[in-house]
Amino acid sequence: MCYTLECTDPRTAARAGVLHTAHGDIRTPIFMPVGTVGSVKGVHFRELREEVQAQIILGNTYHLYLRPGTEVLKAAGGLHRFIGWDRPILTDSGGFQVFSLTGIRKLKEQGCEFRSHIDGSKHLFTPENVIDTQRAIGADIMMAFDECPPGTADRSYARKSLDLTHRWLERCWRQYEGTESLYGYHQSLFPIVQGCVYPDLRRESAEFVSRFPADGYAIGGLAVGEPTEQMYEMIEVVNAVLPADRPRYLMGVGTPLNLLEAIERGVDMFDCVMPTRNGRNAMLFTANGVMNLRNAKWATDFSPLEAGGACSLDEVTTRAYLHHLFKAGELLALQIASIHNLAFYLRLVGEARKHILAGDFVEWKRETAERVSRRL
RNA sequence: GGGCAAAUACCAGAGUGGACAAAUGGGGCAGACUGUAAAUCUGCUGGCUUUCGCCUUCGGUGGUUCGAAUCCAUCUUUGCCCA
Repeated sequence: MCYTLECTDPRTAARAGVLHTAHGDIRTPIFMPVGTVGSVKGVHFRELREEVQAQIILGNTYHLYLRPGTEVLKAAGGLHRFIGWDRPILTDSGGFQVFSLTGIRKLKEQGCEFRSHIDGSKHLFTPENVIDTQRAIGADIMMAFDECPPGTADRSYARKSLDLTHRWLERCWRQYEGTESLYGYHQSLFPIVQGCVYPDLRRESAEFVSRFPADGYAIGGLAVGEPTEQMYEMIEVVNAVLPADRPRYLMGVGTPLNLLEAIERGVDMFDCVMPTRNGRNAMLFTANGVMNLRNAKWATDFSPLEAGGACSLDEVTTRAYLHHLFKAGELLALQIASIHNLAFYLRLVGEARKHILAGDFVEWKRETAERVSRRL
């Protein structure tokens, strides 16, 4: 895998580039829809390609390991073939589950012991077997196994956690180098920067991970409860250190505004459940702000979902109709909202890219950031 | 014509002398959601008040009682049964 940095905005740290993978090119900045269990909830792959125009999607090691399991994935010839998606796939390592499954997991030096949220059975994730599982999945981009501490972690915990994440990274990397792809194409491994909200820890972590000759680097442990301004500050600190000729992936972020602010600070890749999860909960993102389609005020609004929106559904679906579908509990509501939101996110990063290349990113971003954060 | 049962908030439906402005569902109105244990979760849902509290409610009317959604009488309506 290689990355072509096409352009850096002269007035900000924003960049545009192309990431070349075995399953095709990814034009950055990019947003990656989350498909945890091998499915972007509510969105068929056809729509993901044609309406959303997704260039890469996510899977999750923890979830895919539990179900369908590595044996099925291997027998299928990897996740791409199993699900019928021939564009790139990135898998999260299960590091986020170390954070989100607090209560049914136990953290040790060796790894993390989980209780399955499905049947309560015990499983041990280690840096080594997490790489093995991602080999079985066949992800184009594999993620290192990390601990993602909550945004409220104090300094001494952050220190301890960071050291563990770094030790785990060394083990991940060793396993990565000692194994090969099962399906005959290159897989990358992205290390993850941690360090909570402490600039010196973040800097140290960025320096540490940069020593690994990776195809790209991730920034983790943000948008987990810390103030947004601190998140932006951490991104700046980290991106000042990370190699400029490699893509930077801000994990799990975020709102449309978060994306714009992070792009301005030199982030190239994003993923977030927000467009799909919030979409299923009736929240629609549009160029002019967010709407809660469950609200009574849309009941007789027969205007299109979003005039000039990013997907074909936007013109033919009225707000009143989508409101009705949500009130009626129809599955179609979840599908339309998810497709709309994802298409909006993909267009947002696509526009950012266009304006970075055109040289007017600053002006475009200023105007877009204001409009996108409104509440309709 | 006779007998029996029932009428509770937007709907359904608990409650059968004080802890009842009244359980629980549903519906309605809002809010939350950031590497998905999430088609989930939270709050409100008689009126006034920021809270305390006050006021008006359990088919209608009239009683019993210190006190009634709860007991009595009667009327109205509905359902079932017998003619």
